[in-house]
Amino acid sequence: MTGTSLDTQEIDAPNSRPADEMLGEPLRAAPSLHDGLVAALRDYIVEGNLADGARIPERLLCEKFGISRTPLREALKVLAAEGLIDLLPNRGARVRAFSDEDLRELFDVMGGLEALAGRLACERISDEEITEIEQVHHEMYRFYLRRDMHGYFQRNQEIHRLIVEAAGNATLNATYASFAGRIRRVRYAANLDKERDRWGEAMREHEAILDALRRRAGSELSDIMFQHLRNKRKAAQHQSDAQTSERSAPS
Amino acid sequence: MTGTSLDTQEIDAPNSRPADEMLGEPLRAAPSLHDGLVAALRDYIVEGNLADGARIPERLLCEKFGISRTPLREALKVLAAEGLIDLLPNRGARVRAFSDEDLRELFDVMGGLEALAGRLACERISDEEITEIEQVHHEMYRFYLRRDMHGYFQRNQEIHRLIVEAAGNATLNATYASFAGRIRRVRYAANLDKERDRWGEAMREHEAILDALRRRAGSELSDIMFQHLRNKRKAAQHQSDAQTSERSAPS
DNA sequence: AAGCTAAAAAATGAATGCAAAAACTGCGAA
DNA sequence: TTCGCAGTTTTTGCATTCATTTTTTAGCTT
Repeated sequence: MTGTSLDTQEIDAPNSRPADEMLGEPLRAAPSLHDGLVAALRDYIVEGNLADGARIPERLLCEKFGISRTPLREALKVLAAEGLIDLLPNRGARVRAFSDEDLRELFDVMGGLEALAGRLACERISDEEITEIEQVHHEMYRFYLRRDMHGYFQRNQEIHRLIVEAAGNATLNATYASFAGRIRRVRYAANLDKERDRWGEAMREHEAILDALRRRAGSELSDIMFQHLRNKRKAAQHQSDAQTSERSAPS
Repeated sequence: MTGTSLDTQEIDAPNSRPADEMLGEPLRAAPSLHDGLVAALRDYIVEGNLADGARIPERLLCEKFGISRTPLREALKVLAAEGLIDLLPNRGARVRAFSDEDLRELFDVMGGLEALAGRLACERISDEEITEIEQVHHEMYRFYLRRDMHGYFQRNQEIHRLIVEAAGNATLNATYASFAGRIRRVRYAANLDKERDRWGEAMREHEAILDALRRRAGSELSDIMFQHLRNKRKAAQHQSDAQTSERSAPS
């Protein structure tokens, strides 16, 4: 599977916003430069193509992406700043291995960001947006009844994304996306088939979220969102523990 | 003043943690590489040496820091990822100009992070840590009585920093620091001499913060912290407006 | 003189080259 | 066999170089 080399093509593609300055736009963030490479590399790592503490061979990636070392190194620096990889002086880049403590922290920060999103969303969300979220919620509920994990998770994510968007804060949105990216690598593995008990609980929590949102009870929603993430974390942790003990004691 | 060239010396200096891997440490974030350059550049920009939307001349900075373009460009990429500068394809880097909307967003995100910090702090803070914060609070109060703005602000910042630290979440801490850095450039200018009315209010809010902290009322403290930042934002905004109208109508 | 076009100059993005640092290899000693 | 060590190979970090793109400048037309 050398599909990655194709991605390189796509990198240059979205270069298409030349009229920005005409519009009085104060020329915001780089519309798109070869840092599309950053996105490509990020995906490459997030998708788990590289083992956890694995060394990242510049050479190999250069070939894979068809570029020279200079832009690749720039991308690595950015990814390191994002916390996705570790950069060791004279010793190259490694995929960052998240410890349990790191995950605990990440979940809490995500919880804090979602709590904020909920609070802000209550201040400005429109009835239409709420209706949209409710629809996705009902879709999710159907997947829940069918025990369709994949669909369920997808709607779940969607709801959280919609709430963050409803907050109407681009900075928050970007930050949230960044953290979500960091966790995704883990969540990939932790897509609990077991812990189905959590499902019902999560559904109830989501109903509480919708309720608070409808009432525009910002501070209350903030609490619920944080607790929701806390519970998510506990479930993930529980599952992680289970996996570990499975490995150490394979009957 | 060409003192900046001296900074280049200091950059390489703190390279002194070679025994890390011996200690079973999983080799965390780059202990220190020439990305000290990133820190130097960040400071250089934050301190306001470059005008707001000003173009950042690679050439000039290379000379200033005594390095070639390659490492400088790497640093610029990182700073762009942090949101401190804008990178425009083929058109170089510019100091990012924060719009009022950007500031509004930044303040809210800071508020969200501090709300989270307060919540987490309530879960784990020790009586000793609370005592420490109380002490700084009393110092701050003395500066308040003396109308010593500088001392007051310093303690104020210190208290917020202590609360974030008390949260015991390194990820949160790093994120908070990053955002604080982004705002610092603005706060530099917005060090309101006027708006003294805000002082008393802020003092009262800080007392409420301490009270909630003592009672370990996480959710409540979370609310207070967010509102505290909201009020701060409003004060800053008000002042910014005042300055603007002053400029446009200088009677 | 104002406006437009074209050439020159400068700056950017990326590739290559080179010195220094790490990792690896094979050999010999305990 | 295991450990240590010198020599080789690989990799990293940075400087330099090259091709484009942008910006500036000069000249020409109206």
